Parts: sequence; C-alpha cells; structure tokens
Amino acid sequence: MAEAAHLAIGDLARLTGTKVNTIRFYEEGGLLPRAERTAAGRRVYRDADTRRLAFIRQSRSLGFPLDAVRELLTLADDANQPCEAVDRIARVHLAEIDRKIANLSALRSELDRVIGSCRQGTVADCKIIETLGPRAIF
Amino acid sequence: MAEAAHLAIGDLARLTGTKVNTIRFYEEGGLLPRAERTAAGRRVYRDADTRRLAFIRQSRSLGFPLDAVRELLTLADDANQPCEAVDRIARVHLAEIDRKIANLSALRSELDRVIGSCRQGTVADCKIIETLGPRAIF
DNA sequence: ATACGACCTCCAGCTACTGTAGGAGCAAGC
DNA sequence: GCTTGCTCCTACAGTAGCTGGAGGTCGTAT
Repeated sequence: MAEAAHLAIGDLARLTGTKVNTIRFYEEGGLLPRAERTAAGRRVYRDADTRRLAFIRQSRSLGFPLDAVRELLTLADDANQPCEAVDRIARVHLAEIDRKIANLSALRSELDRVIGSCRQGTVADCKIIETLGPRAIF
Repeated sequence: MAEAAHLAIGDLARLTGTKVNTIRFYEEGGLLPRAERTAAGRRVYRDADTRRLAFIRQSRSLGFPLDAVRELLTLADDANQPCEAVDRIARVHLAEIDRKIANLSALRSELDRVIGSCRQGTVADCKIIETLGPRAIF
C-alpha cells in the first residue's frame, strides 16, 4: 500500500522506459485513455495506466503494429473474450514476420553473391556496379 | 538505331517498372538529374536516364537505402574510382540486413513461444495476454 | 526573486514513396 | 474546329511510429 497512486508523465516514462513524447503520442492515438489533468493542465496517471502502457510496450517489443496493439488491448480489457481472437492476431503477426525474414534472406543471398564477385579493381570492371547496371532492359 | 531517343515520363515509367510519381521523386531528391522540358514543360528523357533509373531500381531492389544509392551512382559515374568504395557500401548494407534478420528471428522465436502456450480458453487465462501484461515492472 | 526542471501544445522531420486535387497539353476522331 | 480521353504538370497530404524542438507555463528550492 501507500505507493505513489498519482504519477506525473515523467514518472510514468521512467517506470516504463518510454519517452514522454511517446506517451503523449499513445494518448493521441487512443492507446492510452486521455489522462486526467491537474488544475494547471498536467497529466496525472494511476497504476492502471502504468499497466496499460507496459502492455503496449511489451506488445510493441514483440513487433505488433499499433493497430494490432489496439485490438489486443480491447480484447485484454474483457476477460470473457475468447482467447481465440488473441491467438489469431498473434499468428497473423507471426506470418508477417516470417514473410519479412524470407524477403531479407533472399536479399541477403543475392547481395552476398554480388559482393563475392568483386575483384577489387576499379569501378570500370567492378562486378557489383555491373550487377546494378541495366541488363534485363537492354 | 532509330529507336525512341526521347521518352516521356510515362514511357520511362513503363520501361523501368517505376511509377511516374516515383521518377519525379527521384528527380526531386537528386538521384536523377533534372530532366529537360519541352516548351510545354513536360519532362523529356534519353537513354542515359533510362540506364540511370534502372541502376537505381536495381539497387533499391537489393535494399540499398537512397543515401547508399546516391553514393553508388557517384562512384559508378567515374570508371576510375576504386571498386573498394563500392564493396564497402555493399558490405555495410549486408551487415545491416544481417542485423535485421537476427532481430526478426529473435522476435519470431519469442512470438512462437508465446503463441504455443495458448490453450484456447478465454482472455482471463490467455497465456498470450499474460505474457504481454506487466511482469518485470511489478 | 529567481533559477531550474518538468510540464504544456503544436509542429516539423525521419524513409521511400503513393495517391490525389486541380489544372493544362496533345492527338485522334468527327 | 471541337470534343473526348489520355498524359502530363505542380503541390500537397498521407503512410508507421515515433522523435525532437520551439516557445511558453508551472512548481519548487534557494
């Protein structure tokens, strides 16, 4: 008990490892509810906000886009929702990550092949430049 | 001989598989030189422009950022430059791709682990939501 | 009283484009 | 010579997810 029930935005930032501007950005985007304000207009946060922000950050660190985070938050807010929807969002995201890895791996192979062909002369006979030059077109 | 020496922007777009707006964007960003204009102000392109744009697109398809493409173009423009600079740019890019793949792979493992723990109940005991919730903080 | 930090709102910038609005030009058909 | 339809022009807003800064206010410690 008796812990700080009211946090300023800077405290929340420090607690969650989030930049102050980012917290405001999340409020703006509806991920965090509009915070109460003091008479002077300063944001005031409670424990529930800390938990919510931590949830957001954890989701983001797993790469979920903000739209997905929004959906996850909505689901998490209602304990009676079926877990299935959560699972689906996560699987879609996993598929997306797999797609990105596949793309990058293909890119990596190609680039590696190109680099391997370089024989350290001048640009005139550089295989890398040659590869980048137009071939398919002419 | 006798091929179209003067192309309109739409022709160049079709030839290189680039959108018209993207070509203008490259001109704006100095990747393509400012094209000559007709009396009516329309851009006119020659073969050299086609080659340059093809080079840009090929570089981009290998994932080089525009800054790197700019450097590669500068190097490619002078056949006497040592190939070493080209090689260096390519290797830096390769390292960056490797970094991204490593990050995504780590993300993928973590996400896969999280998804695997889901037992298809309600959100109340959903392991995914639980994982996303604050643990380290409280 | 004043200095300092933390806070406020609003806005520009990052990457690499993409799409749209609002207009003008051009070639073909009638 | 006029209309139709396509292409072109400039200029700007929007995408994702923040980040940083300007210019101003507030709170507190000295």
